[in-house]
Amino acid sequence: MPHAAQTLPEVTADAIGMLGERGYDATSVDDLAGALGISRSTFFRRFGSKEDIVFADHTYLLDRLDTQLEVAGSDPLSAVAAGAVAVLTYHVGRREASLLRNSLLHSNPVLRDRELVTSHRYERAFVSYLRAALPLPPEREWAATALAASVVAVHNRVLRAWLRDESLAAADALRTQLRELTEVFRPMLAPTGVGADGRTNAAPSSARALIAVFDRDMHPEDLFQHLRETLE
Amino acid sequence: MPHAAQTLPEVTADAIGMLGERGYDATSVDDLAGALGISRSTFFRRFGSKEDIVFADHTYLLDRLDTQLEVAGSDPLSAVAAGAVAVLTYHVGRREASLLRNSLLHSNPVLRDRELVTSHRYERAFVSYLRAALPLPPEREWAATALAASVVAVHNRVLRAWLRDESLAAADALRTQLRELTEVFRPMLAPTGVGADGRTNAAPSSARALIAVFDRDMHPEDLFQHLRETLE
DNA sequence: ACTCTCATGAGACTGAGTTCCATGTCAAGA
DNA sequence: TCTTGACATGGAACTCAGTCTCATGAGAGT
Repeated sequence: MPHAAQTLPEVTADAIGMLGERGYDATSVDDLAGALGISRSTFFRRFGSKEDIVFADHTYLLDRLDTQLEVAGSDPLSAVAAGAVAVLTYHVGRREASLLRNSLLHSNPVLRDRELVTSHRYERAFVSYLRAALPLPPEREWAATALAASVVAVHNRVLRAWLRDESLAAADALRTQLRELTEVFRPMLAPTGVGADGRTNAAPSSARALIAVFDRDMHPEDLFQHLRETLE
Repeated sequence: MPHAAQTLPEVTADAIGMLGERGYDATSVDDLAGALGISRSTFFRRFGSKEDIVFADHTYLLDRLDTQLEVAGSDPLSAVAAGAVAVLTYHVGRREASLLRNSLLHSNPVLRDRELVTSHRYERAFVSYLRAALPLPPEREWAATALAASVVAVHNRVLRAWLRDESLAAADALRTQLRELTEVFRPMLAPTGVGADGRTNAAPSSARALIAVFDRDMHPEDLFQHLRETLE
């Protein structure tokens, strides 16, 4: 049934549907190509591999994320959060297709693994953006890595929850969690200064009030040391 | 050259060496099996797949990590950090093999992807441990996910750095970074309370001094709102 | 009409992984 | 000693993804 003009998303949706119905392993590339009205050769030229057709829109999303980050505003941490929310919003706007792909993923370990690889690409996008946008001293660069990994993990968690329960206000939930998350990291990613746990991180110069929480059982001498470092 | 009795690590090291010398793709399973003195059938029965032989010790490490977490002490965050350090230490103790595997990974995208999948298994181990060990309210469970992802990402970063530069005191560096990281997350993973940025997270009951950093350009009304939430 | 380019199709080929069957080994039990 | 059964191995055929090469055919530009 070769349709004359189909957009790429439509084509991949058809293919994913077929893979879902008949099973991933039980559907050969010949079947897919036949159903799409193209030859085996053309299938590989177009989509690269059998797996790729399942993750076709991730490459689109990654491109979109890159450009979104490029034109982002002044606050890199907010930009990262906004990028993750945008990715989630894309999925939320296509529940049908997202569910289909999700059930496909759960039916096949190879695809699940591939999903992990894909989500790591987002992590890399965030890391390279953060490292470019934040002037971090070398001893703090790990925090950009950590934040990027956290953001992706939290995104994936919310996405999975929304796939299970449509009534979840996924974008809002993610926004909230990422706001908290980025604020937790902000002291580590600010130029210099001292933070909530007495560790050096936030820039006092940009503060109008300095407040920190110390554990009740912290040794006084440790506390003094932190204060000294903070106020010097 | 079938050696009579070799431990599994030795066998895999031989195989990895062969894959490294002749190239991963250029070495067929027949070659590997032949060099190992076993048949093709036995190769697949023993190792599962060609890839698996490269990542054989990861399954060992994951098992070790699980048991280490099971017997961990009182502070889950420290336990997670210690677990990650232990994994790193394993690699650091076998620089030869680690470098070999690393160069193999860099020669082949399929293996790199597989590495990502493997490291996600560590993430899952940490998450399930944290969720079991920490009594978290549902609206804070994302923080366990975020911490686990961060820990793994930071570990991998340090490991890569050490692979590039032997002189790096990798374990110490990781310990330091994870200490900072876990402390950053601690307020989010503590039972209740209010934190450094005026957001609700740390428990005031466990604080002897409350200090927080606010942006200079934060609207006063927002600041008051945070203080209200903090102090109520 | 000619040619250059490019997308497609067709078929052969490689190699991973699976499946099935035959064989050898070792140990328990007669 | 012979037998039986569990088990690890080897061997061979098979499936299928992915690659490569070559032929065809359809424009586009001259």
